[in-house]
Amino acid sequence: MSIGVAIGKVSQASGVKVPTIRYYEQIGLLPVPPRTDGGRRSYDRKDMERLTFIRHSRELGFEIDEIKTLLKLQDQPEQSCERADGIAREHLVAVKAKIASLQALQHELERMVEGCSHGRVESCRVIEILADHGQCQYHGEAA
Amino acid sequence: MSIGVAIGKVSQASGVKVPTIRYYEQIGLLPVPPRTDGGRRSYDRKDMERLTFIRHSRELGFEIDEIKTLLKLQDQPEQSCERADGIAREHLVAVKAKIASLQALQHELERMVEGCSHGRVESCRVIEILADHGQCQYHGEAA
DNA sequence: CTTGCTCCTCTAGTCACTAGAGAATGTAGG
DNA sequence: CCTACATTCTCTAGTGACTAGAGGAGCAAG
Repeated sequence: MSIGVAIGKVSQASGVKVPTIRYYEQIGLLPVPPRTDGGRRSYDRKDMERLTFIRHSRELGFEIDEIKTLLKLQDQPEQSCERADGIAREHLVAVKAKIASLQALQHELERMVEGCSHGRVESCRVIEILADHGQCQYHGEAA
Repeated sequence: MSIGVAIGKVSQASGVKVPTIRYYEQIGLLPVPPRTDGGRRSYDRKDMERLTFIRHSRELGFEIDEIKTLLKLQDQPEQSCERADGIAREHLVAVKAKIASLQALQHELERMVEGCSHGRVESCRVIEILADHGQCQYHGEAA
């Protein structure tokens, strides 16, 4: 039985800011926690994991709605294998697409940085490529 | 002396939507253009180039403030391009980290989907993978 | 001269936060 | 036990980078 953890501690541990945690509660991404006698939110280890997961997923470019689905997938692994499979498959497709897009972006950025001879803006490859769309190989969308 | 181009044409040519062009003018990213007798914005070739530059930079994940810096650099070709190079380099680092993390997620999703197809209701480790700091290489902020 | 397109300004909405005000609660020192 | 200070509470409003819609005016073709 763990004693409840205050929002500040959870914030520090998860890397999610305090107001953001309250915001997540508000939009239903995080379960409503019990309160202390004084009316303060009291979290447990599971909430902490959930928050770290959320933060990480956000950093990877997932939208809140996608994270909700992903969390549901975690919450009911025994329910319907088919359904879980479908959700996982969908996300797999999205993740693969995201990786492909980011790799294209990576190559383009590498091309820019490598081509830059560190001289003057006049002959800077970075500026040049940005200005001329024809020189660019990147046409996807980034997360 | 070129005859002014209407906002719709510039939009089509640059791939930036009409309201977005007006928005860019509002925030000072695009110079205020002259108007026709009827009060319509009239652009020239330079504006078009600038817009293409902006769109391209946005697609590559640069923020408006960064684009402002890049545009200022472009306007002074004599200067060193160190700053432009730095901005691009920073992005490259962030993008690489993101790809690594997404690949970890991809493997985990693949593992889940495979487990399902074999009839096993495997416990989902998506959260474990994404929530555990130790397993993750990505600690930067999203582009 | 009317039809229909483009353009104008303006306000408000989106997403995912972030900042600040003003009040209450919790805690460590004296 | 009292004070000082940190933390938390709720609430409203602001941010970035757009996007959508209302209501009206300009313009080119038939």
